[in-house]
Amino acid sequence: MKTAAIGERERILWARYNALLTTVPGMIDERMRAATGLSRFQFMLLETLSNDPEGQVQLADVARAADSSLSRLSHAITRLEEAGLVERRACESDRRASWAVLTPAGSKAVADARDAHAAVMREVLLDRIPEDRHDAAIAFLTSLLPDDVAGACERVDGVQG
Amino acid sequence: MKTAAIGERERILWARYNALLTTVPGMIDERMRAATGLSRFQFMLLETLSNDPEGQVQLADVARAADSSLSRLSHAITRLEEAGLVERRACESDRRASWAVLTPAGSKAVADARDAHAAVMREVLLDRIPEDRHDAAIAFLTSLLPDDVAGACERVDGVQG
DNA sequence: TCCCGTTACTTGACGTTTCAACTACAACGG
DNA sequence: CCGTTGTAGTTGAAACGTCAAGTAACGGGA
Repeated sequence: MKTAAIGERERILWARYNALLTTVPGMIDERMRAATGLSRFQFMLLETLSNDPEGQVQLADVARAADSSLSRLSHAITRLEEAGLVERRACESDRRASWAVLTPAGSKAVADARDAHAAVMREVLLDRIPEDRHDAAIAFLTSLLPDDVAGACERVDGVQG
Repeated sequence: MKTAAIGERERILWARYNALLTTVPGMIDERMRAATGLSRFQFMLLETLSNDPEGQVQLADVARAADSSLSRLSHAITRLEEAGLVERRACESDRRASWAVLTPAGSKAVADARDAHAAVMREVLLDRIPEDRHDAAIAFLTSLLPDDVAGACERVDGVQG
């Protein structure tokens, strides 16, 4: 166990990382909510539904896509249902499963939110990194991900860290 | 408003950033809790108290140091009090204020947690970045912070982004 | 066919964070 | 000294996530 003491530079590095992890998610959520009424998580769910060619996705698949527990998803879908943006629909072929489907209001909500979402992406990330460093940034961020997550990412979009 | 469409590379960059922000904080918390029984936030609070030369800090100052709302802090301190790690103490000079002080059990808890905390720091961050890139990483992370936070960080530890 | 392990959820309780009040004190200007 | 404004802190309810438990159905193998 090479337990070298942690130096000043390392302390600062950690402090910056910590600051990033504690402030940025809240900031993104705040901005999204202000502009669209949807949290980052809710937007992700609605996007998953609206991106599907079938227009209906099994809850378990949504959960995997959003890297969320099934329980969390179930609660979240319930709330989106109460908000009138999503409906549950029974699945004939496998009666354990159920589909989630966007309502018309839900479709409109995602469509309306897309621009705001893109603006947030630019504000908090893309505009802060010069374009010629984007590849380096991808590599750096990937190296910080838990190994299994990094692997999953790369499989999904066919890019090596 | 240069609203260039968002390309494939930018989508991937965002996805990685998103993955980082959604998975890493939970992972750190999990590891910390398993090793020490304290969340990252609780550890930060106890550390703030234990680092103070006076040994007692005003709640509002702790809140600022931890970048937390006063309400969140108040609840958190209440729980730490119930756990016997912290005590509130009245402030004579300004009777709106109150101090938080570590109990002996609290001091022991932070002391015991420090090694585990350092190990987590290494595992999730330091060991993943070659030493000669630490400066670059600091600069990169700083560029992603909200401007006011970045400013505050740099003022605190006297390092330019 | 019956059981057994797995998968797909749902639900309720609980802990934490946030939000909106509210109390209390301080500091300042007139 | 009074009113106003700002700061310090508490509190209770609501929102959200997690955890543990439960239900129901699928998919084998004996």
